[in-house]
Formats: sequence, structure tokens, C-alpha cells
Amino acid sequence: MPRVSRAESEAHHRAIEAAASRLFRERGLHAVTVADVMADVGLTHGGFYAHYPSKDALAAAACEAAFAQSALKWQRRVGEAATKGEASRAIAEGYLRPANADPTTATCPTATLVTDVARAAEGHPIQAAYVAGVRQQIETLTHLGTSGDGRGDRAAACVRLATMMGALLLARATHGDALSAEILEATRAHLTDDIAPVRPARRSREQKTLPRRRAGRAGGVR
Amino acid sequence: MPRVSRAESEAHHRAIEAAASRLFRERGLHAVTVADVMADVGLTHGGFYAHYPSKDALAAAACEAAFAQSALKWQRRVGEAATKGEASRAIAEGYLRPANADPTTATCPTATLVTDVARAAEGHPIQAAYVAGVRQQIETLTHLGTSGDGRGDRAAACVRLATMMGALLLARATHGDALSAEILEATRAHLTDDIAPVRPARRSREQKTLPRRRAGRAGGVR
DNA sequence: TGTACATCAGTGAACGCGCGTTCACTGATGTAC
DNA sequence: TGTACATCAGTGAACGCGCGTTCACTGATGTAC
Repeated sequence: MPRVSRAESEAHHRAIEAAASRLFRERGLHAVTVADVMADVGLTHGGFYAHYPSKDALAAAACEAAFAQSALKWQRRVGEAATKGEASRAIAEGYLRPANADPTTATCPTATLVTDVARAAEGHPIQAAYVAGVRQQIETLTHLGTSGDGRGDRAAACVRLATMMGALLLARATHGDALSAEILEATRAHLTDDIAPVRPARRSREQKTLPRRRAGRAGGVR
Repeated sequence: MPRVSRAESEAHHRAIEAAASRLFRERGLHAVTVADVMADVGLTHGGFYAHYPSKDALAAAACEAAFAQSALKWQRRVGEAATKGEASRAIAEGYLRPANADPTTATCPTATLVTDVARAAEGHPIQAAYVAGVRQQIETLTHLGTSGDGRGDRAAACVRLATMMGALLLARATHGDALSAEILEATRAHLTDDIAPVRPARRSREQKTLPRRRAGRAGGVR
């Protein structure tokens, strides 16, 4: 019917979502225009409204897509890891790798969209997508964590996600200064050091069998 | 010389800075216009440029003012606390109190400005102000933390700041959902629980003398 | 102390620009016969 | 299979709005004498 075939149009739809997912995380919701997204795909801005009713709707779809992509990456790390503890550490390593301190890199939506979502107007469709994504991440981390009784510790998973995200954002905001790498590395070490991650007395059997890494690091949180 | 006396003009200057400090943290740099700031003070937008050369310059001044205010608050908590550990916990309690989960509340600039600073153009004057403020906070937390040898642990201070800030931002972005309070409370408990904050073997003598609070909480970071 | 005058903080209209969204139009695609 | 035609994805100009900044103007303040 149109100038492009139905298959092409559907490909455009997916490309618009993918471009928005990346661009919104790279530059923030307000710094990316509808025209930017469409140009990234190779189209003009007028055609956008054949795909989405508004920029807000695109933001929600892009947020959902970003979380889906993030979930796939986390699942891949879980699949490659021999133990839950190893998977949890691999996720932290990936999350806090030096390249992610560059504020123009599209990283985890939890971090890159957090302020945009917090400041979105009441009822903005991105809010539901964001909360669902964060909930999923906390559940994954809860599953990967094990307290003494073998059940996952949801509170610890909340803290772990907050720590990863906070460190990533701080490193990005201080990018260009020595503080950036210092924060990233301190947090990476804290989250991957299998010596007494928080409460050694409660370390699971699985974690006890792992080799002790970075044994030289000293000190606690306070 | 002008329509207002020199003293009035200087009062206006301070009021503009204070209004900007609050508004930028409440709504973000881009959601606050020069006219908004001036109207908040009771002036019209045209007069702004008699006080600051640009909105960017105001942003830097407002960021510095916000960090100065934050530092005063932290110092007050240190002054009121009997020990360093108690001061550190009091700072975390204040940082993560439920009212701060409302995304329209002007809280710590480290959290509320982090994305705006990360995405500011290269060389934007707010960057230097932000990095200086974060460095100061890390140094304060380092001073308040003590490892086994009595020296502050800077790496732990970095992690602690990242955790506080990450939890606050997550709670703000999920405001209205049960996750918000859950994240805030889990992190508050984690940072104020004096049982094995990270490595019990290294707890300082000072901290050992404190009563054990919230002894029922279980689990580690993973 | 009193007077004349230069100063400049503040006003409000205007400029230039960019953004989200709309709309008349295009023309290849898909479909009905 | 071939033909006529309705469809609608995409184009690009335009609309309405808002923002950072500029500027001519105002008039009380501060100063020089």
C-alpha cells in the first residue's frame, strides 16, 4: 500500500525503537528529538507518527526494549557462570567496566533513565516500563544471592542494584577526573570481592568453594 | 544608582542563587528556565543578565551553593554525633529519609544533578563545581570511616556514597510504587546496621562500643 | 546640607532558534475483480 | 495472470509554543560638587 512494503515498514518500526533505546540512554530523553531518532534510522521526522502516537509513547517502548536487552545480557552472564555468586560478580564486572564511565555510552536503562523517569509527568507511560524493569533486575539479583538459609535476600539485592547504579552514575558525572575511575574500581572491587562481601558468617557453601580474589583489599563500608 | 539600592541588588543576587540551587535540584537543569528562577525571586527575566553572564554560569554557582549547604548539614550531623560511626549513620539516615523519595524534593546535589552534569557539554562550568563537591563528600566519608589501622578507607567511602546516591535515585524514580520504600529502607538498614557493615573483623574499637541495632536483619549484599 | 547628574538594576518587548505535532501531498504496494 | 484502484508509510513545509539572550528604556540611587 505505501511507498514501502509492509515488511519494510515493520523493520522501520523495530529500527526506530532500537535507535530510540540507544539514543535516549546516550543523551537523555530531552536531548534527543523525534527528528534525531528518525534521522538515525534514515527517515524524516514526519513519518514518525505512523509508528507511535507521541514521543512519550516511544520513550516507554524504548525503555522497555532497553530493559529487555539488559535482561538478555544478564541471563547470558548467568548461563556462562558456574555458580550464582560467579554470575552475580560477572554482572557487576560488566556493569562497572571502564568503558561505561563514558557518559555518551548507552548503558543500563536503570542508570541512564533514572532521572528522566523520576522527573517525568505523573502518569507518563515510561514510569510503568521503568518500574517493571527495575523490579525484574531486583528479582534476578535476589535469585542470584543466597543467604544462610538458601533463600535469596531481596533487601541485599536492592542494595546491590543501588550500589552498582550509583557508582556508574557517579563515574559518568565525574568522567575526565581521577575520581571517576576511583569510584568505579572501588565499587567493582567491593561487589566482586568474595571475601566477606557483607556478612562472611552467612556466606553460602557455593561461595566458600570459590577462590579468594583480591585478598589484599582492605577496609569496610564505613 | 539603579532602581534598587546596592544592598537590595546584592540580596537579589543571593536570592537568585538560592532559588536556582533549589529549583535545579527539584526539577533538573533543563526543566527550569531563567524566567522561572527570576519569577521565584519576584523579578522579571530580563534583569537576570545583570547578575550572571549565562544560565550555565548560574548552574555552576547553584551547584556550588547546593554542595556548600549539603556540607553544612553533614557537618552539623558530625557535630551532634558522639562517634564517627554514629555521624556516618546519621548522614545516611538523613540522606535516605522517606520524604526524600519524592522526586520533587530538592535533595543532595550529588544525586539530583548527576545526570545533568554527566550530559553537560564538555567544559560546562557545572562540571568542575560538581566534581569538587563529590570529592569533598568522599573525603568527609573517608574521615568518618575507620579501618583496622585507624586510617579512613577511601574506597569504602566511595562505595558508601554510590550506595546512598543510587538508592535515593532509584527510590525517586520508582516513587508511587512499593519498590520505592523497599529500596530506601533496605539501603538505610544496610548503611546504619552496625553489625558487620562489611567486614566485622575490621570494626574499630569505637564502633564496637555502640549498641547493636536492628539485629534481626539478615543477609549480605548478594 | 543641598543640588545636579551619571549610573545601572530591573522591565518587558523582541529576536533567533528549536521542538513536538499536524497536514496536504506522493506514489509504490497490496488487493479486488 | 492482468488491470484498475484504494491504501497508507513516508515527505517536507508549516503551526504553535517555549526558551536563552539582547536591547532600548526607566527611574531611584549614589556621587560629585
